[in-house]
Amino acid sequence: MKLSKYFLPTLREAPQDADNVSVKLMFRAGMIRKLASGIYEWLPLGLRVLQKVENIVRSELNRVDGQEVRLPVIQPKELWMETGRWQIYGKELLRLTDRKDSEFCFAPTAEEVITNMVRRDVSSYRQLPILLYQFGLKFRDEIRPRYGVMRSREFLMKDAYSFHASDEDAQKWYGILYSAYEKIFTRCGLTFKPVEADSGPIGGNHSHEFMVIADTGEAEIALCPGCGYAANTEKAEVSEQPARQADPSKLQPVKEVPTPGLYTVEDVAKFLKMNPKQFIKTLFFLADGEPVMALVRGDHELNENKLRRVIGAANLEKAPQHIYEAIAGCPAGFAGPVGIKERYVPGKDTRPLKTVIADNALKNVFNGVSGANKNDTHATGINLGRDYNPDSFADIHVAAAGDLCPKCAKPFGFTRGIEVGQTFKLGTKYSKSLKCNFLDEHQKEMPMVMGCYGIGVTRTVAAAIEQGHDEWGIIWPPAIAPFEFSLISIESEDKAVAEASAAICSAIQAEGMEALWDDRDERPGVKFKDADLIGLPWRVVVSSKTLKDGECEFKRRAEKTALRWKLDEVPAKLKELKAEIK
RNA sequence: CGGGGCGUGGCUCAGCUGGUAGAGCGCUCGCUUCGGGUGCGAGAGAUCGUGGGUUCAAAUCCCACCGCCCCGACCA
Repeated sequence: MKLSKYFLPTLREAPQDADNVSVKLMFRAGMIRKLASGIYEWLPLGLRVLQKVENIVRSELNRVDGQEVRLPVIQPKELWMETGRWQIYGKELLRLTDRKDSEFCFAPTAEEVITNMVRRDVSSYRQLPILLYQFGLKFRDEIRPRYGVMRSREFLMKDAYSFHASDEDAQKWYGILYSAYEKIFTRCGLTFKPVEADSGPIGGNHSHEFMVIADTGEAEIALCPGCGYAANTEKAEVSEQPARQADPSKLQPVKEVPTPGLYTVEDVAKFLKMNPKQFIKTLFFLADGEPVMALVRGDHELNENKLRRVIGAANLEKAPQHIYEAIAGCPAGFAGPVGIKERYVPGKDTRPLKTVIADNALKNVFNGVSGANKNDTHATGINLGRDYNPDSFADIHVAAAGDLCPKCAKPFGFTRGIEVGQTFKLGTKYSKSLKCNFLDEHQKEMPMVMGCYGIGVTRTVAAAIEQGHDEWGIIWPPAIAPFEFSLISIESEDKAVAEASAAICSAIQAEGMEALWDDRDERPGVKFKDADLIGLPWRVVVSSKTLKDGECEFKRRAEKTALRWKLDEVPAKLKELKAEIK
């Protein structure tokens, strides 16, 4: 491809609203442009990368007998009503109305549609298992889109769904897809880690996220250096710390202290000159409408997923301010566990506390600090057993520094990652609600067992850049680079240079690879800067300077030094490079 | 939804104590230069986010709306 005719508008400076490295580089390298908040255009260079990733995904899924389909992006409300997600999904689901006032949504995912398709035309165990997948635009109306195409509203996702006659078969296929995912991301040249993930309120019972390791990732991963356990901190279980015995002589009495206007743990800790680990954080939730109190250590963050699971609630939301007032008799920042159940006044606009659940870590907090259930007041010297008694203890905090691995009790290490794929074992959640049944060999009607597997294709591209760049620009892994070569002609109007360049370009094509040939009438500096920015893996420079020795110059994007190639050994060198792409 | 910030050529930004719009980059043309964003000259390109108001006069002051960004809440 001749650069002089290629639609590749590079920029010296990134737009002001580009908020992380990969978007800045994608803008500057002419891969994407923004049309609206969270909505992007993909220019030719960007699309080529997207297609490279797509092809790798496609080939690995086809290898495990996946069959590609294409599903509608506009989906009727009725199907979403059948699974109940029309109500559950909330504002993230973009809803549309047609001229006849029929309601639709723009697909955020496709479980409903695919399950509907399968239930219509698959009815026998003889037709199972089946693995269907598609590449499709998805739209999720994120509250706050950010980081360019890493968290956009419209994005390209590969979604795959498998249907099975038995749970064992679904489990076996989960493993097959898991391995396929490992191959896919390995082939893309990414450093990644599959981690255990929470399947969320509408997911199934088993899930992994594939994380591209990057400091800028939004997800935090807990890793055990001992046994290799790895999980999203939102999912990671923690072992209980060994219990310590309180020294009875050191136990203080409960004492109230005024803390006017200070309601965060951080502020109160600073004010009282105490460690946040001494604090008992008090939070109220509504679990299916019933008020619930959760206690975690001051330096810990409550994990709503864990809490929901412990309570066994379908729906869990933070309690509004008036619930705090009604139960604790004070604003949110001053509620505490001491005597909390006795404070409830019947007739207020809420029911009494259903249960009080404390995090395991609180067993080792002595002389704790918490709200005194009185405005502008905290209490110190709070001790478990003597001053408060939770109904139960559980692991309900987000795994953090100092926590121990659930498998081998070694302290966790932490790293950050970008979630580029997720696998779910769905079970029969959707097949039951959508009545996607089959007849087994005993003529018994059974719901199919399902799995679903997603890859954020657009996000994978951004993640690759996040992982591969330097101060000058992108450094593509060869397998997903938009072109393999930057071919730079210095003084492209020079006849000998033009001819030699054309010959090398053909030689590259002859190997089934492609070059982006910078034939523009530009100064060398401009061409080198653009080449570094675009970041193709290999660069060949043709100039009269080297041509007079019968040579051209070769340089890898990731390396500093350039080599000389004899013109007649170019085809052989290209063959060697081609072998590297695998 | 709460708090903060910003909307001026394609991009980055100046002008904002009111007087009818500027720079750099990019683009076009000419010359120059040719191994790390050459130099010079000439040019094209802007309803100053939208609507209303104040005023002889509004990019500039006031009001409303829209859009965008950041922090948080939210979400899996």
